[in-house]
Amino acid sequence: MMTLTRKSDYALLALVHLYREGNRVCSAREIADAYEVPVPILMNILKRLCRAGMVASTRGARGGYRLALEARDITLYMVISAIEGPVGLFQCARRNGQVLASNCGRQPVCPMSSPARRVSERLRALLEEFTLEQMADEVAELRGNDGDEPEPAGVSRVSGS
Amino acid sequence: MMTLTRKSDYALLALVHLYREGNRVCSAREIADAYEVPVPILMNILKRLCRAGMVASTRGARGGYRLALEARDITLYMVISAIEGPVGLFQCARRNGQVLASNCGRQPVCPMSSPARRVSERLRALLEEFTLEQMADEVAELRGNDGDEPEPAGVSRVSGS
DNA sequence: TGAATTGGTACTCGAACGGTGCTATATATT
DNA sequence: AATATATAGCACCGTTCGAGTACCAATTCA
Repeated sequence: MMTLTRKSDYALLALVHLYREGNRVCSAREIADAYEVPVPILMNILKRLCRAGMVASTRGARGGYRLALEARDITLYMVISAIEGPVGLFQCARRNGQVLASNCGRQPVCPMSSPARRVSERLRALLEEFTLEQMADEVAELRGNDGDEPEPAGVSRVSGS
Repeated sequence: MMTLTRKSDYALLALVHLYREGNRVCSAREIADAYEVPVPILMNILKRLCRAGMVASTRGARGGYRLALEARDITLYMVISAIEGPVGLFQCARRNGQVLASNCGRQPVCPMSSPARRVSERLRALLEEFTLEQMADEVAELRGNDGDEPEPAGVSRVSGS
């Protein structure tokens, strides 16, 4: 199954939660409880999101996290990169840290490296299209606007299909 | 690192190889040698591609594989599905076989399931855009342009297609 | 018959994911 | 100042899964 790790799911849940709470500082425990995710795990994830600059932390009693960026500036690409590491579907396309594949040994040029790079770029562009704002609002819409969230103005979402 | 398994790389190399050889039947050994991939591994991969209907096999001495479909009908999506299993970035979006995530416990609606499905659909569409023909030809083109490796003039993958 | 080649499955090894625990640090409350 | 709360960072462990190996059956060519 081609899938991300569960941590990305958790990260997005946390971000959606923070978004809905506006500027309120939410503790890891609170967020974990809301989705029944093990607390220490969500802690780890929030730490990563913090290091990546997407959320800001407040230490000490009554501390916690809040978004450090506008929800419309937090893209799926940022989240996945922060949690899963560099995005690049093919190992052929690996440039950083890893060798450019030991296969293609007898080939003058790796027949996949170029297409692989193109696919990766398209994927990146796709993931950058999705913003936290957009994703969170889409669900709010489905829920029928039971309205405990800030409901930011000017949402005109670009619905693809 | 968000990446596919190496088997997808191998599968694509094999398919590109078969495409370039037109209708010739190529043994797993031959293909494996061309890219210095361990033979038994490529065997496994070709078996899967065969089961998925992308290549046709001929058993016995001088047997091997050839494409079973037109190169323009073999999409990246098909290859990845056959090798990696169902495509779907988020575990939230899992429908088949797996539970729809045990998180979101206290939420009326999983805040990610709907966006997750949308992302998966866009990803699928993206992967379906890329065909074997397109990817293989792109490389052939590059090999001609960057003059690094003088192209053997008639590489234009044998008629057949 | 014998060699070559695919079909299928079962297995081992190592790395990564999922999850836990501990200690240090910072802040609000008392 | 003392205490409770909460993040920061790291080290650790068990299970799963990917990567690769091995084996045997079935099929075809010479």
